[in-house]
Amino acid sequence: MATIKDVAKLAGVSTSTVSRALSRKVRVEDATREKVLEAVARLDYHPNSLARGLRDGFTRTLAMVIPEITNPFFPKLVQCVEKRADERGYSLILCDSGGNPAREKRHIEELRSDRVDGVLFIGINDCDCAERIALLRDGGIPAVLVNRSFDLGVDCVTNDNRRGAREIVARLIRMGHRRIACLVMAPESQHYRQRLEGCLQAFAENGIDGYQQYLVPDVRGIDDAYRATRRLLERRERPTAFFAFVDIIAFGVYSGIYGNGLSIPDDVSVAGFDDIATSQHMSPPLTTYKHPVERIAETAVERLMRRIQRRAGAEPARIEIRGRLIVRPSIRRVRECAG
Amino acid sequence: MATIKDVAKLAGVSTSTVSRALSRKVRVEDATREKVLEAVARLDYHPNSLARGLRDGFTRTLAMVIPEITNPFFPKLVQCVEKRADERGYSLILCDSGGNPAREKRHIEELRSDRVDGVLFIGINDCDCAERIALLRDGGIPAVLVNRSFDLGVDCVTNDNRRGAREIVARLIRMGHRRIACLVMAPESQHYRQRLEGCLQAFAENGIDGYQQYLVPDVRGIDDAYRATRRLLERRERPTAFFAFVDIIAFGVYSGIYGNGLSIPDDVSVAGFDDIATSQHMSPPLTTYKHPVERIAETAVERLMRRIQRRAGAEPARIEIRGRLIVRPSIRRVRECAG
DNA sequence: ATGAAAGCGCTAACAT
DNA sequence: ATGTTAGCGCTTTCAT
Repeated sequence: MATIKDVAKLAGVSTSTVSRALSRKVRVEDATREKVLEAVARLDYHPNSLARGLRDGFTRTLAMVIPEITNPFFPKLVQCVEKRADERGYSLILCDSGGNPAREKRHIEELRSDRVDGVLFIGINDCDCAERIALLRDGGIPAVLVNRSFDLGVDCVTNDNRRGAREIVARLIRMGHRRIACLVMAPESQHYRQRLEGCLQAFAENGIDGYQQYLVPDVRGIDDAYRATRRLLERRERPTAFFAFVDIIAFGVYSGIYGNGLSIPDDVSVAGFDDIATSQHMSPPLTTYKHPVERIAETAVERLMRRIQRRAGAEPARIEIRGRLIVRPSIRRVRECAG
Repeated sequence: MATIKDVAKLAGVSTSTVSRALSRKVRVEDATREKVLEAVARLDYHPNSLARGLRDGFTRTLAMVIPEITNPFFPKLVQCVEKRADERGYSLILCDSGGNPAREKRHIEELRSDRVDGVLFIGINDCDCAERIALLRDGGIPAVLVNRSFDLGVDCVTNDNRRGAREIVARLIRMGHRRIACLVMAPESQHYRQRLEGCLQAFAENGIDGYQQYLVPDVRGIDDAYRATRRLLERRERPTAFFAFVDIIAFGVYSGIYGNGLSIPDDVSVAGFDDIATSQHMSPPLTTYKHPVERIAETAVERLMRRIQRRAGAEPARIEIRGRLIVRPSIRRVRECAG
């Protein structure tokens, strides 16, 4: 591995000149730069970013801490973040907590040694967020909280859960649905609480009541969703529509409906939330509310970079990015007789 | 940020003693270690891994270059690799090529500056592999080729595509299927070529011919699969079974079959390959051949670590890890009349 | 415009 | 067992 000294020697200049010629921030004689560049090429020189980082305090590395890359919601987000980071010359360290809060904590502590310039944090549990962010602050590492919005002294970038859920439910109501089953997931999470609020708002605005009996509060996985769906469909007055609080959960709803010998959307309508990659390829394609991961990634990286460069207003921003309703064939107007 | 000097001063010892007390490789008086540890705690000291890396030549960072994290095959693999790396005290830099060979190349070149200790490489195109691996070798970076097996002077870790495809097709044949549609994906890729070979072997061993007319060679996406399926089902002698060369493609097959008003598995059987997370939750759950990503990840990381530590036999290993058939309700014995 | 030299934080000889 | 010192490769004053 050639070092800057080798380049300097071959080019017949000092190491500082090589450094300057390469950094292009300082004026260097054209002829000198030529010589340096030629030596660089000849020696196949690649600057050592560790040495650079040690010297100037920037590693040009970001870390992203996520609950589980196997949750189909995250791959796109990670991809977009990596792309945005890369565009700015940054590498991305991926810290997958594997759903384990203890590992999440360890990851954060290890990041203090890794000297990353900043961290994009998506926690497993809301209740641990404050501690994790505090840990990063103690380490002097700028952080952005993604997909959650708390008053923790850091920038937050999330989506519009309330509005989205409200739009979904309002749309179903407008199609004549009255018995709408809401599969809520984890009620202790801000995300799902906000989505629930959106649902309730839609019900209230449209004067629908009795929705409580179709509200399942703790649907944590696809199998839960399957069972809940089967159970709901066995009722005398079965729901005519299902709103799964995340698209993944809709898988279980689909199985449950098909398992009961019913069809989508003729017998039952189904909607999800997030618009993960597979949703458009389900049979039938799933109506959902797009979680704007591209813009969330872009915004989060942009905010983080500002913090790293110590500009950005003092007060942390809490940014909410709008998604949009995506109507696909999984929902239809309720049949009169079924009303 | 406290440095080792601060710790040394507070503990009343030299920096080397601090270093030794922390590295636990060298004997240090218990009392001394105590003092050091206390100072570390008091100052909330976290060693600077850049400085360490610059000094001893190991960054304790691996990189993984993958075609696209949004391809549902990769998240589990990435997760497993990250976990194995983490267990060894290594961080993982994720380089997502976004399906773009030019970006893949740039990533690899940038890794030469990042001074990662090793790279797990999964290329977009087989034909670029040799060049990418050569680039890493020039940079003196140990590499392992994952999911592909070429004679490139590096360890390769893959699965058993031939055997898997053969088992799938043999199983379908044993269930009475004769007209089996094989959706081949990209024929220029080793992966799919091997799977194709497995199919042909199964057909040959069982004396089935005429399979060529049900072989679609270039099904690159879910939409392709949908169209191919619709087309095949419109034939007079339509296939009784579909073998999608990757599970993702089975999404398109399912839509195509349902779009034709047929049912799975009563009218048509469907099998995939890989066993991605969603396969078990499709309606009906998909029969497939498990791609052993956990063991591939484990093996690949283990081989890479050996290379990093400069042990491991001189000749590069080409390891093939066996998967296994996973039978789910998407296939059934062909009905007599349909035979 | 270029060179000399210091130093980022750490570890590993080398000395004691 | 512990301290002293050099140096990893780079950038950045400070001179010239």
